[in-house]
Amino acid sequence: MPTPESSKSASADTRERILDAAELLLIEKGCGGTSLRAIASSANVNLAATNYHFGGKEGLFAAVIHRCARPINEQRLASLDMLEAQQSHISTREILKALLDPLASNNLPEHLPAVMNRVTSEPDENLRAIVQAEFSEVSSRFIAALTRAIPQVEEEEISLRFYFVIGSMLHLVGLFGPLTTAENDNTRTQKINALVNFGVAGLETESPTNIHS
Amino acid sequence: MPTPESSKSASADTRERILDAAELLLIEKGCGGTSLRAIASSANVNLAATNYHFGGKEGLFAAVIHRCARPINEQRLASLDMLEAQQSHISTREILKALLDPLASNNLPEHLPAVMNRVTSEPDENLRAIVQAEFSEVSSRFIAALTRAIPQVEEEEISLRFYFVIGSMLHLVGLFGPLTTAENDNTRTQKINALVNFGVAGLETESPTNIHS
DNA sequence: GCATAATTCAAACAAACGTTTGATTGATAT
DNA sequence: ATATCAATCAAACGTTTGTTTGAATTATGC
Repeated sequence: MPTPESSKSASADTRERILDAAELLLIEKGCGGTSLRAIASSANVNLAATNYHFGGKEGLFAAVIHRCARPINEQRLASLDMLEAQQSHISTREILKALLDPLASNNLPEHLPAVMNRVTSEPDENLRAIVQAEFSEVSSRFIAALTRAIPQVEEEEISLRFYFVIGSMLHLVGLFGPLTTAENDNTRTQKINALVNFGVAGLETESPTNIHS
Repeated sequence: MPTPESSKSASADTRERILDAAELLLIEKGCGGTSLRAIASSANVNLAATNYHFGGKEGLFAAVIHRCARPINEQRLASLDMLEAQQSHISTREILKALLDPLASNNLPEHLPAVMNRVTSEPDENLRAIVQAEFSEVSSRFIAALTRAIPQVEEEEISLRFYFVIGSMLHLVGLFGPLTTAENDNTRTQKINALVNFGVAGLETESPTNIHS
């Protein structure tokens, strides 16, 4: 029973052709709405190849998620590392830019935002667990940084507001089309900037202790 | 071919039993992940009843969406109507409370937030069109009110920030469990309040025209 | 009570699904 | 060249899917 899980040289492009096709179909039709037959047909590979290379449908989508989520989260953590190494106090804006600017970067897998948007709202618990695990380090690191940057707001409130920023981010990237053209690269950057502004203000606000009426 | 679409008296509770079961299963498993057999079995009705009463799977979920979305959107619009009738200038906070407070209300369908959360992230285009149509009046009315309340920010920017608030809202209600207990009613209210504070600050902030570095 | 329509029911339909099998081809190393 | 392993392939497996059918049951109007 040769289940490679990590092939070296021979026809490793079959794996990637499957991943590419699965990624596109995942964006359009969702995970449950995409059949292995549609993937195999779109990738011009045999139906059994998906099971051979990834062990099953779930393993395939897990691989898609990993391939998409890892580079952007590494870039986020690298940006935060750099900020924390260079300066003692980091602004809320700098932190949010480290979190969100990679979404407008063009040296990342291009459909990454759309994949994240789909996968974070999947009913399947296993897939949700995968994406949550993939995102947990980013989450805790950035919440810690924000807690230091905004000492006037308690940590629990910061966590909740960070959750709001993530929600806005996911909803925004759902607005991005699956294709990346040169012209809407500008509007992507503008929208990411708008989200940074929005998030900075929302994160830094002091909760009104007493509200009239 | 008697397809009622609007039954009067006789066993109208079959329709609602189907809707209740479909609603719960939709929350747990999503739309594509829920079979008509599971719904019929959970509702203790015959399999063919779902097709008889709703004409098909899509009609059934459309009915679920309508039943959930209409009351909360009517309450939102009613609150906004009342505000606009009573005072000439309405604050951002009042508008956001009209939009978001119904989510913590307990005289509304209890799984409403969870249903909205699932349905807004469905890949199926027809279902997305339904929920978008159901939400379009709320969207335009509230954006208009916010544009009046925050004249220092241009309308296009307001629309985008409103979109962020909706994203935060959807992500937040995904955090709410499907069950409504008395104890977490309080935390729901607190979280909705936190979202209102977050949204007010984010909406009202003035975009920095020049950012250092 | 009787005719008529509305509703429920068991059963079956074809289609699509994920997965498995066993043979076949390709490459690799001895 | 030959043995060995990796990879691809056509074909079939058994389930599950949404939908349809036609008879049986229930309610409704007169």
